[in-house]
Amino acid sequence: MVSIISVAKAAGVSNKTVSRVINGEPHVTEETRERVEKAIRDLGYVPNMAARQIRSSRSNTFGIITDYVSTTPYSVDIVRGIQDWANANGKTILIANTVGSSEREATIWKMFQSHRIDGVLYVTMYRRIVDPAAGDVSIPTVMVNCRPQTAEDWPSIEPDDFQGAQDLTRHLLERGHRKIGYIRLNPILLGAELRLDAVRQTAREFGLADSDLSIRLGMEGPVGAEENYVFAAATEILQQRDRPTAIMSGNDEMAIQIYIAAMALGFRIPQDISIVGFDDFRTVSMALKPQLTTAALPYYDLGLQGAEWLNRVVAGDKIRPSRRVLACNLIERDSVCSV
Amino acid sequence: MVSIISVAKAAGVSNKTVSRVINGEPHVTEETRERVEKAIRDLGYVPNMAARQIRSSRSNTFGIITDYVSTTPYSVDIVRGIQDWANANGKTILIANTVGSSEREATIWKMFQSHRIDGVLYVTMYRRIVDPAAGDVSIPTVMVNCRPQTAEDWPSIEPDDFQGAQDLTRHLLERGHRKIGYIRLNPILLGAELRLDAVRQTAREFGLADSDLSIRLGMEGPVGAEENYVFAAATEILQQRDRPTAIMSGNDEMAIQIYIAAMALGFRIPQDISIVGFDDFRTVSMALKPQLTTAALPYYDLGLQGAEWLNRVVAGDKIRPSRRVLACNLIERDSVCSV
DNA sequence: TTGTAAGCGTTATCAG
DNA sequence: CTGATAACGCTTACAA
Repeated sequence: MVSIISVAKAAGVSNKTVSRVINGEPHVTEETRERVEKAIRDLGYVPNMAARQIRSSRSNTFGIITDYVSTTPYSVDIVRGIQDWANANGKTILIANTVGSSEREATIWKMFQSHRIDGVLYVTMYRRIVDPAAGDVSIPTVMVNCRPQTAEDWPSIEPDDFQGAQDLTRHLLERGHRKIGYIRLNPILLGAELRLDAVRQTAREFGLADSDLSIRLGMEGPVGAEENYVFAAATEILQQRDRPTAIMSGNDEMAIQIYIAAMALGFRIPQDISIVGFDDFRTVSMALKPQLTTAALPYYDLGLQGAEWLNRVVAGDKIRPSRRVLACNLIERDSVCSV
Repeated sequence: MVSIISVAKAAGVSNKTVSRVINGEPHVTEETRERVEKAIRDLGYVPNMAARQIRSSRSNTFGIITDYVSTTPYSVDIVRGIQDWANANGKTILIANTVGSSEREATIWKMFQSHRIDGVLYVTMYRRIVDPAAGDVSIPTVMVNCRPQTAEDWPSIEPDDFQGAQDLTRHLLERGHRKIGYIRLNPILLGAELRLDAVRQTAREFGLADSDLSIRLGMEGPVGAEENYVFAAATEILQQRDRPTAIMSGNDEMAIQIYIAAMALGFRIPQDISIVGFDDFRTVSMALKPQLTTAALPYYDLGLQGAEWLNRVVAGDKIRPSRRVLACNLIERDSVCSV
C-alpha cells in the first residue's frame, strides 16, 4: 500500500509536509501543496486511519450498541439519522447488536474499547428503561430511545409518547368524537403507559366520562412472542350497543387488524369509524387504504441529535438538562372524519 | 491507555511474550501464560486494533456498502446475517449507505480504503442489476441481492424469485384454483419479471389458458415514489364475471390493499378468495388476519453466506460458480384454502 | 516554510 | 521457550 513516504519521495518533500497538506494545515506554499496533491493523485494515496489513530489516540469513531434496532424494521431510522450526522462530520460508525444478551453486550463493550471508540450511542428498538452492562468501561455515552434505570450519569434522548397521544386524542375530540375506543400497546413497553395516560387525561379535559372510553388490551407478553388480541378487541368494541365513532390503535401495525375487523363488520373507514395509529411506520401507515392518520415517532431526529449530542459530550461539554424529549408530530391522512 | 508494554512489565516478561499469549500462539509455559493473563486482567488491558492492523496490514474488517438496506425496513435481515457471521468470526463490520448517490458511493470506497478494509459486501435493498462505481479501487467484493451489469468479476448471491413464485403458484394450483389473479410488482424491480414469468409458466404447465390468469399492474414508477394501483386492480379483478378464486400479490405489503379490497366487496378470506404474498415481510404477513401465506425471501442467509463467501474470496479462494441463488421457501399460513 | 527525529502499540524476525 | 529490536504509517515536537 502506498504510504505518506512514497508520496513525499514522489513530490520531493518530507513526509511532514505531506502530512500538512493532507490535514489542511497552514504554512505550506501554494506551489508545494499542488506538487504534493499531484503526487497523491498520481499514486492513488489514501491515508491510513489506523496509523493516524494510533498516533493521535483519537479514533474519530462512534459505536452504536443496540438491542435489535439495526436488524429490525421498526427503528432503522434512528440509525439512518446517526449515520447521516456521522457522514457529514467525518466520523466512522461501528454498529453492534446485543440481541438482548448481556453476555454479548459485555463483549461488545470490549470490542468498542479495542477500537478505541470515542463515544457510544446506546440505542433501543422500543423506548424503555435499561440497565447497560457497561461494566468497568467508561466511554462517553448518550442513550437514544431509552434511559438509564439508575443515576442519570448518561444523557438520554427520547420520543414524547405522551404529547403524541395527546395530539392524536385532541385531533379526534376536536372533530366531534365523544366515544372513543383505545386498543393498548403491550404494557411491557414504556410508551404504552404514557400513551394511555395521555388519552385518558385529554379525554377528561374535554369533558368525557371514563365510560366514554373503551380501553382494551391489544397485545401482551414478551416482545417478539406476544399474544395478539387486537382483532378480537376491535370486533368487540365495534359491536357495543353505543359503539365508539373512533378507535385509537396502540401502533400502526395493530391498526391493520382494526381495519380488517371493522371491514368484516361492514363498517366503512372513515365514514362509519375513524381510526388512528401511532409510530408512522410507513410500510403500514401508507399501505393501508385509506391511509392512516398517525403520530410520527421522531426516529431520524433522535439519531441525528443523539449523535450530535454525543459529539459534544466527547468534546467535554457538560450539557444540561441531561434528558431530552422530541415531539411526535401528528400526520394527518385519510382515516379520520368529523362526526 | 494500558498497552502491551505495561502488561509485560507487570508480568515480568517481554512484550513479545504478552503478544504470544494474546494471540494464543504456542511455545509459552503454562505458568508464564497464567502470569500474563493475570496481569492482563488486573490492568484491564484491551488490545488496540489500530496498532495491530498497522503492523499486520490486515484490518479484519469487512465493509458493507448498500443503497438503502440498513436504513430501510425491508431487508435489514441481510445485515443481520452478515453481522452474525462477522460476530462469530471475529470480524468488524463497517456499514455505509450510498442513498443512491454515486458521488457518495465514491466517497465510501475511499473511506473503506482508508480503513484498509479486507473485503466489501455490496448489498442492495431490492434485487437488481447494478454498476458499482468502485472506480480504480480493487477490494475483494461479493454482491448480495444484486449482480454486476458487466463482466462477472465479482461473485453474487441472490434470492430465487422464480422458484419462489413457482412454488406459490403450484401451491394454489394443487389446491384446485383454476382462475388466478396476479397483481404485479413494480416492473422496475428485477424480481417483478421473474416472479411473473414463473406464474405464467407454472400455470401453463398445469394446463391453464392465458385467459385464466388476470394479470394487473400494481405499482409503477421510481422506487420510493411509485404510483399505487393495487386497490383498484384488486377491486377490478374481484368484480369480474368469472372471477378468480385466488389472488397472488407482488409482495406482502401490496397484499394489505388486496385484503381491504376483498373485504370491502364482502368477500371472506380465504373462504371466498385465497390470497398469497411474497417476501414474508413479517410486520405485514403476520399482522394480517388471517395471516398471509407467502414465500420468504432468504435475506438472513443471503447475508450470512455472502459474508462467508467474501471471507473465502479474501483468503484467495477462486470459487465457481460465481453466481449463487438461494431458495425462497413457501411459508404456509392461513390465507389460502382449497376449492 | 520545511525537515528531522521520536514515538504511538502492535507484530515479525531472529537470536539466545 | 523467551526476548531484543526493527518495522508498520502516521503525528507531534522541535529544529533549521
